[in-house]
Amino acid sequence: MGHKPRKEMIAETRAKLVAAARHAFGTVGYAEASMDDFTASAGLTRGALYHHFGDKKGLLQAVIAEIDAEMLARLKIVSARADTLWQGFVDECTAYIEMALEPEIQRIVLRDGPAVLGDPSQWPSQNECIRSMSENLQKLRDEGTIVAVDPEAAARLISGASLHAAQWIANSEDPEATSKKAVQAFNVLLEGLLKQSRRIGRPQAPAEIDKSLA
Amino acid sequence: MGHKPRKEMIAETRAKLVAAARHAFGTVGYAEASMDDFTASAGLTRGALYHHFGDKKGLLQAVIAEIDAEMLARLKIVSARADTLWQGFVDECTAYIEMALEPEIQRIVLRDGPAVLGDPSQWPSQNECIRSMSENLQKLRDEGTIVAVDPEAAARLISGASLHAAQWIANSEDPEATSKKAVQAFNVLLEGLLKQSRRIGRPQAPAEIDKSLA
DNA sequence: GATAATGACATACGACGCGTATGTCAATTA
DNA sequence: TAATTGACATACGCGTCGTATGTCATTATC
Repeated sequence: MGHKPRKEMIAETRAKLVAAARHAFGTVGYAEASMDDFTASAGLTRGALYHHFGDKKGLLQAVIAEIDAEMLARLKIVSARADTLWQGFVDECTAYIEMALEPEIQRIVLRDGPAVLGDPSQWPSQNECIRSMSENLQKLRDEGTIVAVDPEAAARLISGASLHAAQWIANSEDPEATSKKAVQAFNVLLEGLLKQSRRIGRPQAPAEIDKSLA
Repeated sequence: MGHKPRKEMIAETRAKLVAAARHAFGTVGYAEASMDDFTASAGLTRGALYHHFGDKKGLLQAVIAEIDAEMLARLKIVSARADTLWQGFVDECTAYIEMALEPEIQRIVLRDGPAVLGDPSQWPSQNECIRSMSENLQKLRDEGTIVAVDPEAAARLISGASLHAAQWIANSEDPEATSKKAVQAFNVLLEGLLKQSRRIGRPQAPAEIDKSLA
């Protein structure tokens, strides 16, 4: 007993720094988060931070990577348990919007991240979520459910629409009503992807999507 | 002759500050732009800045308001010269993407702005562009071209998709090829808005949209 | 098993940038 | 012409970042 192995101590230090930074970035924002303050809250100093992450931006990258990994895991679960590919895709989009409603994700990933690290489409992590959606769209195209469209392009457009919808919803006066309107409009746009034959007379299921957003 | 009237001098000072800040924000970014530096480049000091704009954020607001006014003016011109409402709407979307390709707009309006001033959907200025799109969608709904959908919701989703598409295009290795893919996918999604009767067998015109993006 | 070397942190220092408080001077107003 | 307003400059203090340096434990070497 007694002391833990070295590797674990180091990993623990890293984790504590990431956790403290994540909390600070998520609440007061990246620019207002004092490195002295949140490293102290983790029982450390900036020395540890610079040793492990190089600088403040490096730490933000680590925080975002952690959040992104969590998002990807959640998306995979959602799409995996759907009955059809199309339903899985729609569910994944819905989950995407739901996640973007969380203040921590909005602040760190959607606002401060792009400002500090540049365009998110260049991040390795964010591309994971996009790639997940792209793969689903590719399969949907292969099975003939949707029209011939570039999967990555569609995925990026849809994720862009989702993210903006989420920010609109989260900051609106009546989030629930806004959510209904956004989801309905979102479904209308997604219908554009479906082939004519499938689209005509096909009952959409906005109610089901809606309840998961409430 | 001789000295200009007082009001003009003051307006000129404000304009010089906004112009200098706009250049600094657009090139090195908001956080890296030193107030001492870019006020000096305008032949002034921070004293003038604090007098007119209160603080650095206030100046960013002024810069964004200026850019947004320009964007709105450009959008109005585009939508006004179209033959049909639907064509005007599509053209406006295209113009939106084109503007979002400009580095200055990407940096100031799309990245630093949200990080410093919060969610853009809360800005008075950004809402002008959205409102312009919303009005067009409202008219399209009234004349029966598109399905029953909340105009503002659709406008926000579409603008979100446009903005992300633009960032994706601007930062891609082959912007031209990426642009083609994005525009094609964008048209597919917009088709979702059209009523079935109009959608079936209706020749789309991606070529025309495409050339304006090249 | 003693010594050297590596690495994980803490401490100390310098520089910069922001905001405010204060000062100055011209232009209006009475 | 005297008083007042307002546009701007100057001066100061404070916080924050990055780096350079120091310390101590762990690991490697013989």
